[in-house]
Amino acid sequence: MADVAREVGVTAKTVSRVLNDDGPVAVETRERVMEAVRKLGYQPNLMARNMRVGARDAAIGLVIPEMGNPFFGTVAGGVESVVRPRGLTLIVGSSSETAELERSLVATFLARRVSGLMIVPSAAGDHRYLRTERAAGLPIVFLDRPAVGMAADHVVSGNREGAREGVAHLVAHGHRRIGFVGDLPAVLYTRRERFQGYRDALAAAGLPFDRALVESGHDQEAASAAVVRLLALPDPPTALFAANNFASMGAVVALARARRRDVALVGFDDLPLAEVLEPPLTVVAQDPAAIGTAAAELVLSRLDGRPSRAAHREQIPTRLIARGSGELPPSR
Amino acid sequence: MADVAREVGVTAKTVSRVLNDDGPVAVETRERVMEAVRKLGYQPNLMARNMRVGARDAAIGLVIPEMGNPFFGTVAGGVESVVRPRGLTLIVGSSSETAELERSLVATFLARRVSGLMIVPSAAGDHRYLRTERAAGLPIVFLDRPAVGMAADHVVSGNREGAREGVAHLVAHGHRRIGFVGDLPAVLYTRRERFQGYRDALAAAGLPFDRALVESGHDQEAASAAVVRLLALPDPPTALFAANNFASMGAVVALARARRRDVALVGFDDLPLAEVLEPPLTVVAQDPAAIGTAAAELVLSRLDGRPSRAAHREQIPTRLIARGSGELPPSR
DNA sequence: TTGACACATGTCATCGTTGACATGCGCCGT
DNA sequence: ACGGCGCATGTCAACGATGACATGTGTCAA
Repeated sequence: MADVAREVGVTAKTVSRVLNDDGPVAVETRERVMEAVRKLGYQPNLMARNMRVGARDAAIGLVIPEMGNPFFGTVAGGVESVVRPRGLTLIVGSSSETAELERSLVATFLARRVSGLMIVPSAAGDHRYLRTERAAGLPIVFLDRPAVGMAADHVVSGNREGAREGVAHLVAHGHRRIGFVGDLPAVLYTRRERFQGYRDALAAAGLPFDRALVESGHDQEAASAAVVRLLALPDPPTALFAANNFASMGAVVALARARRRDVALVGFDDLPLAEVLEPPLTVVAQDPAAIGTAAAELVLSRLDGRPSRAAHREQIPTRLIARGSGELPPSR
Repeated sequence: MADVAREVGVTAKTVSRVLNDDGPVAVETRERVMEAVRKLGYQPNLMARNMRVGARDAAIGLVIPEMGNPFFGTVAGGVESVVRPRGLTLIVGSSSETAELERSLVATFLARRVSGLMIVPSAAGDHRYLRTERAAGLPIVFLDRPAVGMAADHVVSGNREGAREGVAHLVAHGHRRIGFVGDLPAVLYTRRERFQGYRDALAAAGLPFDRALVESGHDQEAASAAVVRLLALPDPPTALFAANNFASMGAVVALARARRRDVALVGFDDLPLAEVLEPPLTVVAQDPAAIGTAAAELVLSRLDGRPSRAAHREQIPTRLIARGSGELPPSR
């Protein structure tokens, strides 16, 4: 900036005035400044500016478990579509689903003085350490899963309701033994909720819950293996509910390999080529982009000063898409 | 920081020394400072620090066309896996494949004084405006496609070679009329290269090039429609080469809807459920994570001062994965 | 003619942090 | 006993920008 000022023969302050449309500047001076700016390729230093005006960094920190997973990618896209038009930059990091990485990412973001924090919390974490920041007015919103140990804004899918609807759909088509394939049980919020929805649907239909019909696996291969185990049971399920996209893919693969076209399947979360599978896959679709946009809007509204002590919870509804695999009748 | 200093009864400088392990500090003082830091929940202000030390922001700016596309999501994941261990933060923005957004994103990143710039360039852009920055020593690497109007480092897939291999595979299985379904022709680098590879393979086999067998569409639906047009030709192709993931999905869907299991298909870029499609999809797989990591490592090596005037080009090889759809014999 | 006022620009201090250099004190060797 | 050295800490300025306030000039009404 000093260079530009020297070039034009004015003070840095005047250049600043021109660039910020702040205070009166002679038309001719303005033009000469603009020209010098172009000539020297000057770009104001955002870091310095932010520091001076005491503002937080015009950025939003987003923590997701993995970038490669299209679900979270789409969530991130939703976030970006909302924050960018507001002039905010998106800073992203992936936690690999570990509490340590998540925490270190958050620390980095806080040190950068981001204007808002959006977190897809890792299973094992505890977010009490963020209380101070939240109390200090920093907008913090959790996505896909609520915070642990702290009441905070969060945006989640209608996991329990969606799972209930999906399983009820299978029940409505005559199934009485329905297998559940989900992520590892432990602590994952979405898995818990969807499992509850599964039990809700069974209970509503007066069907018994059979622990033997519940299998787990974290990735696609593990889910496949889980399905193989279920099908090998003495009294195997006639239908399966896959509680997430990897479980769905694993189930689809396992059934295809076993050439079992008679087992009904409903997956949680939609897949790209669902309609051309054999049979076409029935799913309970989430709306990841909507989760992102809703969460981002929540952050913005907090930024615009709607502090509100109370934690706001937003639930994005799911949508059952019947395509064939969920409408198969029981094979026995 | 001043607060911490006051709490302990020392100067800010001493606190700074403790936190940066810089210069000698009495053990006792160090401990008292650390305790005050904990007590007050103090976090050093990175913006101020960076400004003072005149360093660039410890961040890498990444521009991708869309976050929702798993290809670019995986690329971003690859980038992050390399830059994070180096203490660099990843700043991401999506250009929606438009030159304007791309440029405005780059401007934002430059104003933030990022340490490096990684760009998946939009089709219509011209990157001459980045010459100054590059000359000034800012590491700039282009991913998936080279820069336009400027020689710069870039990491791309072996598009032409991969496409040639894929099409040659179809030729080897007896096909003589092979349709090409790609993105809109215009200017997109990857489309051009893959198209060249297609022509290379035809030429190598002594097959004629027939313009009627080339169709385009930007998204999945358009690609589907393109395939429908190809199949409706008086002398239709017996095999198809789909030049990107959307084209592949569109082709798969179109063939499935038309119940045409006799048309051979090779897609460029792998798809999640490729193996369970009917028939299983043969693809020329790219390695998006490798593109990301290679590009990130290039940036880091430039950061470590391997300036080198010359632009470095890195090509990530593709891999043909035969699964069935590409090995179908011609139906006539 | 004078003073009030609008306008164009300048001066200075400051944001939070850290480099460069200064200070004060105790200890050691000669 | 004294110079010199090392340690612990302090002082000051500066990074690049802008807010608060000051200055200087021209215009116009009284």
